[in-house]
Amino acid sequence: MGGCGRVLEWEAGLPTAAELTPLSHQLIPRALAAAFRIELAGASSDSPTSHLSFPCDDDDEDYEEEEEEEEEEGEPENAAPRGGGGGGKAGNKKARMVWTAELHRRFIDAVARLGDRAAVPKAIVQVMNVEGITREHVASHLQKYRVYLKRTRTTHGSVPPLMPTTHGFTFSPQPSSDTSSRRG
DNA sequence: CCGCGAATAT
DNA sequence: AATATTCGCG
Repeated sequence: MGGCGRVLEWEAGLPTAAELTPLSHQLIPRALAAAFRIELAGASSDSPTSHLSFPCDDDDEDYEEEEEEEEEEGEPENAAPRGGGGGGKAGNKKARMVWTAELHRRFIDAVARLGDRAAVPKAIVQVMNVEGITREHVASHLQKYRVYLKRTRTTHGSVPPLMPTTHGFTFSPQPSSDTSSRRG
């Protein structure tokens, strides 16, 4: 007990096969889910409910300078700040969203597919297909992402096109070269 | 009223 | 620094 962590971490599970057309995703670490007593959603092609409740209630919000944490990868955990669970009272704590590499990937992917033209929060949220994410979440990150792009433009002879944010994920900034694959 | 974008706050 | 929240505008 104790030391449950201070921030909720979500992860988006990639539906493999690289699906970038259908709008469906479902991936829950049943082992973890069981540990958290998560209700396994039916295997129906409906309601991708992967709500994961974290028994982590702590008011402690004193953040200290943390050393860099290693972002791992492997178990795609998807957590939704939703409560619920039978008789579960809404005792939800707003956790700060942690943009993991996986989520970043979805975000970047969504933005790239939409194009700088339609890369608006609402659309991004929709194509990301990450449960629990809200428009405001992506809007906030989108802003930072745009600022980052701006910065890469005026590179002061340093800092290559890499976003040294959270855990340095790598990708190529696409200047919106559309006219190719764009599903409608 | 809704949603985006930038500013602003924590 | 990273994310959330607020505010102005269309």
